[in-house]
Amino acid sequence: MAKKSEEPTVRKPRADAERNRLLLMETAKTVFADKGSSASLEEIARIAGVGIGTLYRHFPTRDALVSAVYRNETTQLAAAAKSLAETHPPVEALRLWLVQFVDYVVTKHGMSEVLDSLVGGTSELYADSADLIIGAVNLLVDRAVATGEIRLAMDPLDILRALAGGASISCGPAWRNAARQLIDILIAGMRASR
Amino acid sequence: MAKKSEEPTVRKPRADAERNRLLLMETAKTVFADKGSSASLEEIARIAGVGIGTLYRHFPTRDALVSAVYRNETTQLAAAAKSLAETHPPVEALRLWLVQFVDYVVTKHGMSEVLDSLVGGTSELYADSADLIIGAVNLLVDRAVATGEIRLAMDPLDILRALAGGASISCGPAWRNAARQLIDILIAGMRASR
DNA sequence: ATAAATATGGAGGGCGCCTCCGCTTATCAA
DNA sequence: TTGATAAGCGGAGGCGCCCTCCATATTTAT
Repeated sequence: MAKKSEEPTVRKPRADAERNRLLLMETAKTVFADKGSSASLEEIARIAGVGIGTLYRHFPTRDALVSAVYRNETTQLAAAAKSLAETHPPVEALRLWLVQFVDYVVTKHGMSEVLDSLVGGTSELYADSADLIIGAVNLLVDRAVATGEIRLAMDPLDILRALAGGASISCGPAWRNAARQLIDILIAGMRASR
Repeated sequence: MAKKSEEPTVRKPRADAERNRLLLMETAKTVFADKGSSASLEEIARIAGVGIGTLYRHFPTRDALVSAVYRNETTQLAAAAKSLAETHPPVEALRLWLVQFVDYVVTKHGMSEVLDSLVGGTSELYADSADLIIGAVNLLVDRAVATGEIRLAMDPLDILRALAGGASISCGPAWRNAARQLIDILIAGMRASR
């Protein structure tokens, strides 16, 4: 589809553009942390000191901005899965990662919407972030299933949906604890043989 | 607080007002079903054929309208808990009710936001609806715990949060199935002794 | 029939979304 | 260095939604 074999007129990308892009992401990050990811885009542009048009040029949709802002977190989460898998027994690794997943969602306060879309999977923008998360959870679940310690007859993603969804309702640290309990019950339920 | 002993000037409530109230609720119900409970209030007023001012007179906040629209459903859900408790063994009754809970949330498509606020408990508007749901789930859980068949170290409401939250992310019939599996795992997890 | 209470509707001010396009600026080639 | 030109900038403008306010219309009670 993409005709890469076009004339490779390689003009160096403009420095000011890249500067603004970073500035906007940084500003958005703090504003989202304050007011959730439904904060006004015009306000973000205002605070960043750029025109609204510039914001839209760099991030054509709200999702594009949100996903860019939280890509770091997603990446870290995926990395954590790998490292936990290497240092803990399968089921424990899974449990710890789920806890960490919830912690991210709760503390980032605004990340839940990301995960909503991410895990809801409507937007193309989240495709790569989604892949990271999906890969992470699958890695851990597969490993635990392989040992025969647990069995799971559903898409692991749906467990994340429940965990993230709970956070988006009961936003705040309260969900942290509730989710931990929930995770324990889920693990126990997956352990139980029929 | 309420000084009921005021002059009981009992003027019959105006008929047109009550008519409009009902009309608005009915209209809102269908619009919410289509577009979720974040649909435009002006559109609802427009479709109902009344002025926007009239809508706001009857329902000062969006929540007031939403909660009025879904009060029926809430009531039915609470009634179902009672009847299931009378006709099924404790754990099975709980399971069936959770399934029904999810079905409501999914099919009403827009009810999830109600439950968000309801179970999130920020708004006073939802107080009585919330009480109904809380009462229902507590009834069923307490019964099952009393027989010693399950144990539960968390607020049952948090289970509903997870179930409803999942629906608000993965809105659609897909969640129906996922939630069923989730419920089975949860029940199994609650059954497992330590 | 008339007064008093009640309800109506929509204009208006505010805000956020997003597009469009004339102007500015950075890059590159000569 | 100096144009030429692609790339980027910004904000005005159109639209829709939120919510308030109040002059007008309708209903009830006397």
